[in-house]
Amino acid sequence: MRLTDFQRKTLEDIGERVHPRARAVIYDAGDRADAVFVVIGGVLKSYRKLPSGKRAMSTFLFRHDIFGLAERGRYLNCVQAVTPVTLHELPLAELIPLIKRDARLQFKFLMKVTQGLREAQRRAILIGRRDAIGRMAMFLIMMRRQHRLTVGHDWDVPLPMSRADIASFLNLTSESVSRASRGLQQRGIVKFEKRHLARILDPASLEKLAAAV
Amino acid sequence: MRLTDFQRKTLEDIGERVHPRARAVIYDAGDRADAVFVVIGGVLKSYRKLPSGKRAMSTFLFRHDIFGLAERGRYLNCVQAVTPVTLHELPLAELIPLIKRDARLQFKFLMKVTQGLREAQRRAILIGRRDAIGRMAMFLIMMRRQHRLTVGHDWDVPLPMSRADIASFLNLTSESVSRASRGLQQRGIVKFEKRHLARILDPASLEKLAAAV
DNA sequence: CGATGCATTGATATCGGTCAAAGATGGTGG
DNA sequence: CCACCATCTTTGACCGATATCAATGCATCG
Repeated sequence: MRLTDFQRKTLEDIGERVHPRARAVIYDAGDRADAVFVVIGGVLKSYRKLPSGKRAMSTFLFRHDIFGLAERGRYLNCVQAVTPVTLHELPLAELIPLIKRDARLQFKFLMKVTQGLREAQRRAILIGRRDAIGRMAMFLIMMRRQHRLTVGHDWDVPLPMSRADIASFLNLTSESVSRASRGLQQRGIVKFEKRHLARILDPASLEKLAAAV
Repeated sequence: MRLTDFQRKTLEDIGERVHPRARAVIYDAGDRADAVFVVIGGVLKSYRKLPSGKRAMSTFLFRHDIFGLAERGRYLNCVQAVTPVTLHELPLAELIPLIKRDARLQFKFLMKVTQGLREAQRRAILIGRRDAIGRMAMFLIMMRRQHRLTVGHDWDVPLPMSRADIASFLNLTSESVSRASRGLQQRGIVKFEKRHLARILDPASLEKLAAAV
């Protein structure tokens, strides 16, 4: 599931690196979709604007994630940088012909999208939970896993996004996120060192809470 | 986004048609994944077994949907027929080499999986809603749309699945589904002719309820 | 014509949302 | 360097919607 050096080279040829700053909007729903993006570094959020004006978080995006899959030439979600990010921007005009020629390369994309699909299914289950604290536990585990993949250790987990973003992702209010965090901390499972840094003290209990669906 | 005749032929060559009866389990989570399926007719449900033993519906599957995407050679979900179904079973051992040769054909799969991803995102939003009646409205609209695609009209919408399945899909209890249904009927928006048949009397109101996120 | 599973209905409790306010935090400019 | 302001976060009180529990009603199939 890794790109070969040659594939990496090929993709770099048709794309360019971009470095949006934190809070930059990469694209907005309804924009003409003319590129797909690969996350090189940093964190982004993808959300949808609901008829009522509220925002429904779709997902957070991390290193190696791809985004920008469109419907009928238009983006459906909005994507915004949470931290400063580095992206690889692949213009569709070049990417599509390329993967229609190179089935091996396309296959990597197919795998990636499949992963994304599973991720979305998992999130649907997460959101389905009734208890705020369990959802928060799942989120922390997810973030820990993500962090471990990039950094290697997993005790100090950075949470670059705001509580409101977390709330949106978990389908809670930021008040509930706050209360759930407090709950976890009072039970000695997690210590919130700073706003954007959680230390997991009792991974076993955390897993147990997360699994208690 | 349609298969060419040639592509259809190619796929039919490597696969075979199967006809599981209602309630048949197509595969179970953890089974060795050795085929992908395309729905020719009928309705299926895909769900995941949670640690607690509860079942979390992933999605319903209709004509033209594909399923059986695996992770590390194992299926993650369970898939079960709701009605008698006709499936096209594509053994991975033949499908993978084929789409690694035929980029055009693979591209159809890529599009399909992308659609599935979007569908999962939409469902995540559906589930995030707080109001039972709105979720039920969204479900009915979804079923109506599905039915229109296959049959052409959309006033009498069949609901082949049980209330429990619907509840699971909407992340409600079957009691709440019942109450929401009654609510819709009392407002004159939908008439439940029989258990498995809904007549939509006031589509506009239904849309309005569904959109009121 | 039972009988079993599915669906409906009702009463109550629980948990998160909402509203309101106080408390941190971080960035800016004097 | 510090004070101040805007924004984000936490906390509390209360309310409402859905889950839960329990019982009845209804079909569908031997």
